[in-house]
Amino acid sequence: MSRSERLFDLLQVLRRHRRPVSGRALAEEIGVSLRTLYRDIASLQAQGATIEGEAGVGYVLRPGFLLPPLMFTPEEIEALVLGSRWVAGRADGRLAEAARSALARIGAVLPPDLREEMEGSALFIAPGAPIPADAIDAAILRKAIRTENKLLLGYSDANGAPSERVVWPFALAFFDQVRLLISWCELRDDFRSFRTDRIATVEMMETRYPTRRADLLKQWKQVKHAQPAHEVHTAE
Amino acid sequence: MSRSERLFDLLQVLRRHRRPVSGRALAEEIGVSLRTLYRDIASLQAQGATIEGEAGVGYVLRPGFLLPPLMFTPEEIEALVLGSRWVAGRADGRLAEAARSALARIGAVLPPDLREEMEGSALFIAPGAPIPADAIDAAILRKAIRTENKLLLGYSDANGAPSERVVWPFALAFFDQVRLLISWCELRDDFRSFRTDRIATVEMMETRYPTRRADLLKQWKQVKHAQPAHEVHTAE
DNA sequence: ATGATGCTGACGAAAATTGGCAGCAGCGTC
DNA sequence: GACGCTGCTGCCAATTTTCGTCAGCATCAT
Repeated sequence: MSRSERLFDLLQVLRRHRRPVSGRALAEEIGVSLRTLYRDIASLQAQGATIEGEAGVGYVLRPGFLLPPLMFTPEEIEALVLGSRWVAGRADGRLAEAARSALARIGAVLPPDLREEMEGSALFIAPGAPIPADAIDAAILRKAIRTENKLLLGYSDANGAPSERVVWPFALAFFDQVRLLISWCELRDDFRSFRTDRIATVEMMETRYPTRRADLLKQWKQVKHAQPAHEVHTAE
Repeated sequence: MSRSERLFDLLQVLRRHRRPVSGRALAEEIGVSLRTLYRDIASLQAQGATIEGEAGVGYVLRPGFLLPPLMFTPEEIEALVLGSRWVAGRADGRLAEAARSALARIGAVLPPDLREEMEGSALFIAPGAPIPADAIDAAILRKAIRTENKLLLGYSDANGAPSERVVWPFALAFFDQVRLLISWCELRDDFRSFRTDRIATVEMMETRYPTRRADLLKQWKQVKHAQPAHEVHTAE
């Protein structure tokens, strides 16, 4: 039996036992050495499984690794499909793919009638005016926001003047035609927004910024409150 | 990436595409040689996956594979939240509510870390130019599409000329500012699109229309093929 | 017919896997 | 505190698997 099959098996065995099981017992059940079992557990954990091991006790698989069956109303399905189609059509490649992927995961745990609803959904996003393509990989921006890391941006403002700056990114705003990375800018010592299609280069720095993402967002909203919301202001 | 992780990935990629995908495309997407991909497919099949491969066509994953999908990735959560936010902001009230409610259902089965991801998501839909409000309840339109019922519309065209007509609705297209109900129009004996904000009255009729929704859509696409896609054409 | 695609075999180089050992650390019980 | 059980990690050499390439054949759509 190959290692990958064994991992599937191990997952099943863990799901079967609700009580903690010792590594030794698992190793014997699967027919592998204890050392290897520890490595297998580590592999599954690396893939996102929440397997908890306590010394003197054993292993337990906490729920949350596998997606349980879900139930939705037809209208909720329509909403999910439509939203995902918007993302698939208007966001960067990685996120678009993630939208399709999430939908597929949901579809896999749906009862057949709802899955049919999902596949035959008649709500479509019309292809709008072409969206300016990003020169950089927007996935990096999103990741930096998630992890609250600083970014080093190479940016061209509306006049085409280039600049290089360190920013603290905390939000990404999707307009109809444009996406804005909203950040604290160390160069200006103030909040600044950057059109993603004007970002020439981006590098995620190792240092994290000192303020909480949520706090930055709150402060930014207070500052922005007086300004009209639907106009696009970008950095200079 | 280890082989076992790759197999999980491959499964998910297959779930995402519902159309047949060529082995070459899959191999490139996963970053592996074609030969290895064939071996991976064989591995999954050996573990019970019902992956069908036809020469000249590609691969399709039949639903019902015993292995349930894994939990969402953070990126997938971001995509779902962003999509639902778009629907919540741009669709009619009922659908907007359905989007929020679907998200809540998903949140309920999420492990704590992902739920946090969902709640703190930093991807926002910017409030665009105001969208013309509908005079009628768009939920009726969607319901008629789902059940393939005829609709009696009171409509005003671009010049404000009123008309009353029976239509067979089969799709709803969301443009940035406008929503179009796409139908077969009995009055014109042809396909017609109606801006939802120009529909003055709507009544769902008891009779269902004689053609399948999916067939109408297919025919409409063929007819529309020659025309520019991102312009809004509405009924006269 | 032709091209696209699925599928299999062989082979050598590269990489991963495996088990054994040794040691450390946390947990519960005595 | 002592002890046993257990989780967990590092190391290493032998073994196994994996991988890409090449080559060839079969099947399906056009």
